[in-house]
Amino acid sequence: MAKKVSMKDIAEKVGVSTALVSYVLNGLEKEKRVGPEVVKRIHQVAKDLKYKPNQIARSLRRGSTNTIGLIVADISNPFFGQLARVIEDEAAESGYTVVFGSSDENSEKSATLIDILLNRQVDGLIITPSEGSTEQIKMLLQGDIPVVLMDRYLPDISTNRVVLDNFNATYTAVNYFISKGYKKVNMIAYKSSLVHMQERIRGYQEAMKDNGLANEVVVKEISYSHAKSEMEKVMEDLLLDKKIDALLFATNALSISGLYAIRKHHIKVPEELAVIGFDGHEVFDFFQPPLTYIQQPLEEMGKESVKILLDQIKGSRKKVQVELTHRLIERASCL
Amino acid sequence: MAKKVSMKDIAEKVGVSTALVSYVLNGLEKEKRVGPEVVKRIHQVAKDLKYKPNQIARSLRRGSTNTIGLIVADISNPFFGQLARVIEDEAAESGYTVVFGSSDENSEKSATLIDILLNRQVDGLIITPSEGSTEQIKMLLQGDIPVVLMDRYLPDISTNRVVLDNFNATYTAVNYFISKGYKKVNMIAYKSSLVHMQERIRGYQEAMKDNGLANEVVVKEISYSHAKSEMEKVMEDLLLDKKIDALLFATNALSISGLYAIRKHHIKVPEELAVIGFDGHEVFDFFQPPLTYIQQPLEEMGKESVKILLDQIKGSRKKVQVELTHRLIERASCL
DNA sequence: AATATATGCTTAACCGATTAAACCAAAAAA
DNA sequence: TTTTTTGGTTTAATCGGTTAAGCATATATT
Repeated sequence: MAKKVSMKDIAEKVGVSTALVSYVLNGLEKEKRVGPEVVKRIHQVAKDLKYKPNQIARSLRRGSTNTIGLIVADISNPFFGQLARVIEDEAAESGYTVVFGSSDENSEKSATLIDILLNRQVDGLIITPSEGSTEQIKMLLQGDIPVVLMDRYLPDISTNRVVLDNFNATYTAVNYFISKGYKKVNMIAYKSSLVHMQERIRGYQEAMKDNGLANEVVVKEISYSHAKSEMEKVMEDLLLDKKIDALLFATNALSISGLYAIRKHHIKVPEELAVIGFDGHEVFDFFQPPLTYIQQPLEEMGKESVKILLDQIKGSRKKVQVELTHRLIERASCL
Repeated sequence: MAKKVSMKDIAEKVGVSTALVSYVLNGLEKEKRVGPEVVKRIHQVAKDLKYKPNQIARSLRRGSTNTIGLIVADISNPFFGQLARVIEDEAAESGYTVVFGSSDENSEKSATLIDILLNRQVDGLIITPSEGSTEQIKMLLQGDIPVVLMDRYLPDISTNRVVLDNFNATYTAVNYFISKGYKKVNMIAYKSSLVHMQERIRGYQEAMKDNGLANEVVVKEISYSHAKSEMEKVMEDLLLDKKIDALLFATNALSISGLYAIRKHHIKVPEELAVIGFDGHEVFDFFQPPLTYIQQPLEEMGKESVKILLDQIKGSRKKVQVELTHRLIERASCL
C-alpha cells in the first residue's frame, strides 16, 4: 500500500503544525526560530517515514515546477538525441527535469506540444522551431515565458537563441572544396525557409560567387516529409549527368540518405564525387572513405541553451544570442 | 503580461461560481443540469479568454498527472532514442506526456531518477532497469506504482515486462553461423548480470553446445563504463591469435565499437571473420560488407510497453509478460 | 512594575481545479 | 394546499505544500 507520506503525517507525529515542518524541511529553522529540539525531531521523523515532498503541490503554490520543456524535431535522430542528453544532464545539475516532445518539423504538432507543455506549467522552453511557428513563439514571448531557440531561430523574433555560425560553416566547406580543386560544387538542403537552412545555403552561394563560380551554383531542395523518395530522385539527376564533382549536404539526415544513394549508384568517393557532410554521425566514419564534415559543438549548444534558459527563468530579461563555431573535420571524402 | 486565465476569471465574467465552470468545461453539463444559456456563455468566455486548464492544479486534486516517466540507459543512443520516440507518440495518443531520464546503466542514477519522477507524481514508469536496481523496483511495486520493465527485466521480480526473446535471438544467430560453416564463433557481450544479457550469452552457449562446439565457447565481457578501451583490448586479443572465424555482438553499441576495431585492424569481413550485429543501426548498412544482424521490434516494444503501462494506470493488476520475437536480417557479413 | 524584545509555535489564506453536499425556486404530484 | 420532484446554482472542503500574520510566554530593558 502506497500511503503517501505528507507533511501532515510528520506534523502529527511530532505534534506540531505543518508550518513548522515546512520551515524545517526547507532549512528555514534559523530564520523562523524553530526550537532545536523540534528541528531534530522533524528531521528524524521525516527520515523515518521516508517523506518525499509532493512536487505537484509545491509547484502549484510556488507557481514554478522546476521543469523545462524541450521540443526538438525528432528525438530519435541522434543529433537531437545527443542534444537532449546534454540538456538533460545540464538541467539536472540545477534541479530541473526535462519534458520533451518531437515536432517532426511540423508547426501544428509544435503548437500542440507547446500547449501541452505550458499547461503542465513548465518554467521555460528550449525549442528547435519549425517553419511557420513564428506566431507561437511570439505568443510565448508576449506571455513572458522563458524561451531559448536552439539550432535554428526566427529572424522576425528577437529572443534568446543558440545557433551555429551556419553561413560560415558552409562557406568554409565550399572553400575547402575549392582549395582542393573542385569547381562544380552542388548542395543538397532541405526545402525550408528557416534561417539556419537559408544561411547554410547562402554560405554555399556566397562562397561560390566569391570564387567566381556563380554560374555553377545549384542547390537541390528536399522536403522533410518526403526526404527519402525525393533524395533518390535528386541524386539520380545529379549523378547521372555527371556534371558535378563535389557535393555538400546541409544536415545529418540528408548526408546519410545521400550516402545511401551514392552507394546504390556505385559512385566512387572522392574520385568521381567529393562529399562533405554535416553534423556528424557514426555512419560518416564507416562510409568508404570516411566523410569529411562540418561538425556542430553539440555539448556547447545544449549547455548554453540550458544556461540561458535558467537565467531567464531566474528573472533575467536580457536577450542573449549565441553563435557557436563549427569545426571542419577533415577525413578522406575530398580529393 | 502573462495574466494566466483561471476558472475564477471565467466564473466572474459569466457571473457564476467556478463549480459550474468546471462542470461545463468537463462536459458534465447534462449530469449536473447546468442551464443551457450558462453552458453556452461559459464556453464562449472560455474561448475568448483562451482558457487553458492548469494541469498542476488538476493533478494535485485528481492525484494523477497524465504523465509517464521513462528511464532508459542513454537517450542519445539511437536504440533508446527510437524507443523514446515510439513511446512519446503512443503516450500522446492517450493524452499522456513523457518525462525522461538516462541512467547510464548506473543504479544510483536510476534511483535518483526514480525519486525525482515519483516526486513529480508521474502516473507510472517505463524503465530499462540497470544492474542492482532490484530493490528500487521492488519498492515501486510495494508502493503499487504502475511499472513496466522494458528491454530487460529482473528475474527476482514478477512484474510487467516487454523484452526480446533474447535466448532465441542469439541461438538463431549461432545456428546461422554454423549453417554457413563457421565453427569458431565467439561472442562479445557486456559484463552484466542482467537477464537480457545473460540470456543472450546463454543462447550463444547453448547453440554452440547443441552443435557440439562446447569447447569453442568464448564470451568476452566488456564493462559498460569503459567500453571503448576494453573493446580495443579484447578485439586485439581476438583478432591477433586468429583462432576465430565468426563473431557475435550482443548490442548495438558493442557492434559499433567492435566494427571500429575490425576496421582499424583491417580484418576482412566475412573472409577472415564473419560478423553478426545486434539491434540495428545505420552503420550496419554502411559497413563493408553490410552487416547481418539480429533486429529488435522497436515499434512493438515501445507500443506494448505503453499499452501495458496505461492499463496498469487504469487499474489493472494483471501482470503481463511479453516476449517479442527477433528477426535475423540477412546481409553480407557471413560467408 | 511596566514595557519592550525574543523566542517558539499556530492559524489561516492561498495556489487552481474538482466535487460532494447543500440550497433555493419553480413546476408537478398528492 | 402541501409535498415532492426537477432544474439550476452555490458553498465549501479538498489535494499538499508555502508563508504572512498573529499569538503566547519568557526574558530583557527602563
